[in-house]
Parts: sequence; C-alpha cells; structure tokens
Amino acid sequence: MSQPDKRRKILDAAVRVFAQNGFYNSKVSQIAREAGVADGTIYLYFKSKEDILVQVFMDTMEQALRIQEDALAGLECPVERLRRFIRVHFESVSQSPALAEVITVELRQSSKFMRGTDMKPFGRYLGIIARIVSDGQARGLFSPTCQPRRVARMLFGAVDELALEWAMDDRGTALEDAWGETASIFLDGLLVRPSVARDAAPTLSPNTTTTPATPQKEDLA
Amino acid sequence: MSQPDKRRKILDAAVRVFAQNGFYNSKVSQIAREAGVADGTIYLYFKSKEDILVQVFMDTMEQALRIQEDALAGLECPVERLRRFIRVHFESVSQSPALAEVITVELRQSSKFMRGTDMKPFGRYLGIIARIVSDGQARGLFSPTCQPRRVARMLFGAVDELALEWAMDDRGTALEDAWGETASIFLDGLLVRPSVARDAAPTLSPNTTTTPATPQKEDLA
DNA sequence: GCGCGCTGAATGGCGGTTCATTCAGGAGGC
DNA sequence: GCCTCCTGAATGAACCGCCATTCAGCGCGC
Repeated sequence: MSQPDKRRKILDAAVRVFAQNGFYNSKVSQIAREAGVADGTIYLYFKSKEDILVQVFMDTMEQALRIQEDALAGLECPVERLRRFIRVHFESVSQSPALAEVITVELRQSSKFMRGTDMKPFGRYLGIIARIVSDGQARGLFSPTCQPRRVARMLFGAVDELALEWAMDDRGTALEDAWGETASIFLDGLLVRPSVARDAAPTLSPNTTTTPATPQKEDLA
Repeated sequence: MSQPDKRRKILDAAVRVFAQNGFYNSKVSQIAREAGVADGTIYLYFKSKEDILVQVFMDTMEQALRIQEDALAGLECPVERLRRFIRVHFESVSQSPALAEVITVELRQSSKFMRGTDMKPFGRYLGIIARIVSDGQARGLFSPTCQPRRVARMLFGAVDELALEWAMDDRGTALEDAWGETASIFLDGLLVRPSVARDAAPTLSPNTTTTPATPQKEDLA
C-alpha cells in the first residue's frame, strides 16, 4: 500500500525542502516531517541524505528526457524541433518551479563532488539538442561552422539561466514568452537582417528591415 | 607587513579549496593549512566561513566589472562591444579556472540562502550586457523585439555554462575559440542566411550561402 | 614589560544515522 | 468467526563524529 507511494512522498517533500533551504541547509528530519514520515523511514528508501538528491536528479532527468522525446517525436524539421525543444523545456520548468530550482542549482554543486554518480542522463539531455543541431547542419539549414555539442551546452545554459531567474525571483513575469525570444535569438541572432551589406550606408532601405525568420506557425503541443 | 597580504592569501586558498570540494565540504582548517595560517587567524579577517565565500564573490565580481569596463572603454559599436564582452569574459575565466568554478557554482547556491547579501555586483554585470543590447537596438542594429535584460541573462547563462564545462571537465579543449562561436550565434543565429525566402524552394542559389556576418576584424585586446 | 598578531588545542552543538521497539495486518489452527 | 503468532514496515529517541568557532596563551618587536 505504500512502497512506491512513500518513496514518492519523500522525494516530493525533499524537493520542496531542498528548494527552500538548499541541500546543505536542509535537515533530514525536516524532510521527514514534510513527508509525514518518521526520520528513520527515510533510510528504508534511501541510502543517505545525498542519495535522496541523486535520486531526485535521476528521476527528474529521466522524466525530462521522456517528455522531450515524446514532444519531438513527430517533428522533422530541425528548426521546428529546436523551437519545440525550447518551449517544452520552459513548460516543464513552469510546471514545478521548486523542482527546477533544485535541479538547476544543486546539479552544479553536485556534479563536483559526485564524481561517481553518473551524469549520463544530463549528457543525454544535451545530446538531444546536439543532434538537432547536427541534423540541421546536415540539411544545410544551420551554419556548418559551429560545434553541435557546444551549441547544445550554450543553449542549455541560456535556457537554464532564464528558468532559474524565473524560479527564484520574479515568478511574476511571464515565462511563456521567454521561449519565443530564446528561439529567435538562437535561430536568427540579435542582428537585424541586412547583414551582408554591412558597411554599406543605408542607401535604400530594403524591405528586409523587419523580417525575423521566426514567424513559423507553431500551434499547440 | 601582512594585513591585506594575509587576507589575500586566505581568499586565494579558499578559492582553491572551495573549487576542489565545494563550499560545504570544505573545512576551515583546510583553508587555513592551504593558506599557511592558523585556524584562528582566519577569524581575524573574516566573520565566518560563509563570510569568506561572500567576500570571494564580492572581490571577484568587482574585479570582473572593472576588467569589462576597461575593455569596453574605447569601443563604440554595439556589435563589437558584444563580441569584446564575450571574449573578455572567457579570457577572465581561463585566467583562473578555480575562481570561475567557485563563482559559477557557488553563486547560485548562495543567492538562495544569502538573501541579505546583496547581489548587486552581479546585477551590474548583467547590466553591462543589457546596456549593449539596448544600445544596439537604439541604433537599429539589433532586433527591437527582444528584451535587453532577458538577452543579458540568456547570454550570461550561455557563457557561464561553457565556462563551467571547461573549468570542470575538459580543460583540454580550447576555450579560446568558444568566444567566437558564442558571439556568432548570438549575433547571427544558427540559421544559414537565406531566411527571407523561407518556403521558396531552392530555385536559384543566391550568393548568400556562406556569409556569416561575423568576419569583423577583432585583433588583439 | 607591553601589546599586537597570531596560534592551535579544546569545546559545544548540530544533525545524519542507527536500532531497539511498536504495531498493523495476514496466515493458520481451532 | 475468533484468537494467536509472525512478519516486516515504520518509528523516533539517542548516539556519535564532525567541524566551525573560541580563547588562553605565546613570541616578537619596540
């Protein structure tokens, strides 16, 4: 009646507590209280306090991977895939900010001294982006000069930073339109179109002035 | 003979130790040993262990700000300013990886429970980027639709993530060419030029195929 | 001999982990 | 149906090691 049920309750409680105090300032007994469970019970399900964190991380990452894989399943075009990825990431984050905060903040900390814990799931998450990029390059859509792996890391950093800001400070501002802006920068860049005629003075303003390549339709999930 | 000298030694030692073990797994006595100083001495210069971290953060941030302000002093063009900013950031990081690691990793952690410690310096760092962006918009160079503050955050995230990766794992790979790639993505995007004629089939290949707007000369520091 | 900068052994408490104990519910004998 | 015996999940008070912080004293320069 309780086995996996209780594990979940503890994990959820842990996420809340970690998000509020950070891993090291969280007491196991507080997690227990929050989960409605005795201190000792926790050690029936987890090896140690640190193990809780690892499992939170693993669970979340695996879920995120599944969600992305599902979301991208139908799409062909790398451009659309990239946009979708970004949107889904933000959506996942806004689903449970506390979780996002823990992953985002604690993940870094952890990966330092958790040598031993395999960060594979994270690598796979990056891999999704990297594959989109290299695929886009193969089709001649994306600039062939950039390293997919690096772009993946870059994009993840950007997206993660925005998510963190949102989760920590200004829960008020809309995270919803962050995704569009992020996508448009990564696809089109900051620069306004007429980049070829860079040093040519604005002789005649071509009709290109406002043509961000972004307005592809991208309807519902 | 030692007042500010010793403070520095302790700070430097702390950076090394924190970088290796993370803040919470670092022992004050280890910092002391590393600094060639007695445990108690540390408390002559710092209120607490946490205070050491705060000061590392403050010092570093202030230095980073100074460096960027100096580096950008002469430049007018927002495009060049942005590129310079990115390059200088990476250069700073590669100057002392340990420091970068601490700032990058611990900063997040910290800002959670260090409510009270003002994160102003970090805000100012973001502010530099934001100003470049809004300036670029004012001059019609950058897309007017994006929020400078958000772009700043995004860029910082990207750059920080790359720096972290470099500092932690693959110290081997060249951080040097990361800056160029980052700049080119943020300025030009991933997409290969002919964005206007999106759905038009490749009727005639225009000469635009390989024209990343990046090849501005950007010589030495 | 005084004070200042420094020392490092001692301390105090904090909190992760353990483990003797409890108790709900299931199986089986009558 | 009811009582008894088991089982193992759950409990939570106590334990114990760890480490940030303190402070009584030491030496050195004046």
